Amino acid sequence: MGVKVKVSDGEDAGRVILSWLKQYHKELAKTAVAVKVGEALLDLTAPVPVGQELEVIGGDEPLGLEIIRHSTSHLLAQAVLRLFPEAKPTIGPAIESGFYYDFAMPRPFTDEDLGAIEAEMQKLVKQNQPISREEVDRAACIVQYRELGNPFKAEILEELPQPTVTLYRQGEFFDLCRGPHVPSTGRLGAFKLLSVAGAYWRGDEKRPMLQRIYGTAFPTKEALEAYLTQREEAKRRDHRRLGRELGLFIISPEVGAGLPLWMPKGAVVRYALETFLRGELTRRGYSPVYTPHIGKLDLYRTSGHYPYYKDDQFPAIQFEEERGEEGYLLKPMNCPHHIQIYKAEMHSYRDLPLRLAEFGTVYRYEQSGELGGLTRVRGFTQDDAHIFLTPEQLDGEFKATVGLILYVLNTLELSDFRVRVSLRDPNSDKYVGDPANWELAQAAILKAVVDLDMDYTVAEGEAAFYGPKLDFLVRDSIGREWQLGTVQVDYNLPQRFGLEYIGEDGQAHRPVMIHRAPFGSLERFVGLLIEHYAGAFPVWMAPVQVVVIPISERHHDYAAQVAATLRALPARVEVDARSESMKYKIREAQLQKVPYMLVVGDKEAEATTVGVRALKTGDLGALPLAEFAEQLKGEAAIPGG
RNA sequence: GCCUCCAUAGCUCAGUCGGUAGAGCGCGUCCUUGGUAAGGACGAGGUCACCGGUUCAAAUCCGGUUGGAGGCUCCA
Repeated sequence: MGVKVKVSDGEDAGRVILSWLKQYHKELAKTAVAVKVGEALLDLTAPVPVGQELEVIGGDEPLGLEIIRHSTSHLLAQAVLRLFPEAKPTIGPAIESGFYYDFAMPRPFTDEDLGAIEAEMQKLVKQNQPISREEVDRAACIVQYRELGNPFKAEILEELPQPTVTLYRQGEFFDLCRGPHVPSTGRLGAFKLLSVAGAYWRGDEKRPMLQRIYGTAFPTKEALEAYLTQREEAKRRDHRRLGRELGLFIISPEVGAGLPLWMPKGAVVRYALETFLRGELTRRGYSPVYTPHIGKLDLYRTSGHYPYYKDDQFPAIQFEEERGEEGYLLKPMNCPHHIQIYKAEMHSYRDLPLRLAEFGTVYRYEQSGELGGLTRVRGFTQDDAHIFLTPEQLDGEFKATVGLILYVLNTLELSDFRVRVSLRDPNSDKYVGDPANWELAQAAILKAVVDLDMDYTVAEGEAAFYGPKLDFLVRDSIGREWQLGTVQVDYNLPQRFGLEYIGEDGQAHRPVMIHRAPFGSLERFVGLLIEHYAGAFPVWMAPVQVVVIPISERHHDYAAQVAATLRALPARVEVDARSESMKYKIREAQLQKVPYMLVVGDKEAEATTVGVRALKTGDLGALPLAEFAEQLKGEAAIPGG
């Protein structure tokens, strides 16, 4: 919230806000970037609204920061046009971490260009050019942009409803913009251009590719520096880096892009998560099943996966000629297999809900440019389940499923997530099924989030092709958002596969399905957990829970004895018996994020104690071995187990 | 898939103007046997991602392939 000041009646009429501020609120004038009057945002170059209350927006608050960034994107465009007169500016908004500007260019920008552009921007800052706003006729503006050979701006203008639009002008540069902007280029300066990228006009890969320049800006140099430093630090907890350093997983080009291999230590983390979830599923009445990795093409024609995913899956396995058989498909989803299990038996309403769960591995051929680390892969394992239920049970079961996901996220201390209700885009034809069923399913989800009092956003067009869903999204270390858990309501697949149950009335009825995955994919989930914990997993998930460090060779026997005692708990224990100094071994264990280091020397061997050093708190002194074992047993236990 | 950048030892990276390779870590051997974040010495290890081209000569220049990083509406 900005500071509120009142403009007195009378003599101030006709002045500009900035000069008024300079006279009456000198300090505010220095940091102000715009003002708010009621709901309207005004430039500092606008006339003083006499008799009204002004809220002065500073560069240090979110709205002001956005304005600074937006103005910096204009500055970028001005500099680019000076250096590259052939560039056609298109759009240049402020974004969460800075800003970008897209240009149509005969040739792409290179990293070298960025330096020159940045220097030009600084020059413009020094010149302190005033930024002014003017209203122009929309139709005339369209003509003007067409004459300049810029169809992009013209296209934007054509879609605007109002008869007049606003232009912002600084020196020779002008840009169609709703504003507001800082009053002059001298107010900018703490910025940095970060990268160039191709970007399709309006995100549509069928339209021309533009050249995008990303940058960021802050009100002060200090804030900019702090941001850049923090960005570097975040990179250090990148799961791809930690995955290698901690020996958790690799992606081998020999095996294939997007096909991760779990190394022994990474497998321990995954195994612990699976064990945790299996316990929870048993408690909640799920039935484990196993199904194969492939299925007949026809199965996926019936489900609709095959046509829907045609470009996003590995090619079908075809050998009609040799064997006279129809093709098979690597499964992109587990539901058709689980549906066959349901269909294998006649079900009474008394059997429902039937909850079939499987850690099911699926394969999707993601575009090569989308792949990255564990967060976007081509083969991954879902902690999947399909719940078959009567329509009356939907409400309660949906909420129970959301409850499971919240429990899982809470146990793993993941609190920084957001919830999205993903609905169908009514104008798209990529969805299957009867609109009436969609309405039912969407209503069920919206009722649940309201009943559960959850904060959520609605995203039209994000639904699965067979039904709407509730998604849980988290951010990675560089701020990208990823979908983890999901709960989906589906009236369509039961229909496509002709599923039935016998109701109380003795008649056949159609069940509803819930698809759900609390982790989503084990690969992505572990990837984000690595970043969440910066590699320092809680004891129950840690690949190595304890390293025993004998001080010298004569303590090796006692170290082995300590290890054997702890392994019997059970616990994952290693003895570092290398001929290295104790300091060296401690350093290594710290870097490997091992929760406990047990230093054992003469004193410990004598008294059957261990010198405990904890990863986060350092040296804790000696503890009787039995006592440490008892404590470790508690911390190593699978939650809920 | 498309745009930019990148690929040198297991890992992180030097390598000038084209003249067939270097460091640190890690690994092996030996010395050292230590009290809470790197003890020392020696040694092994590279078809400079792959394929082709230019050149007397290519890690270096050019083209292609594979793989990696960032990005591809957070709307004027």
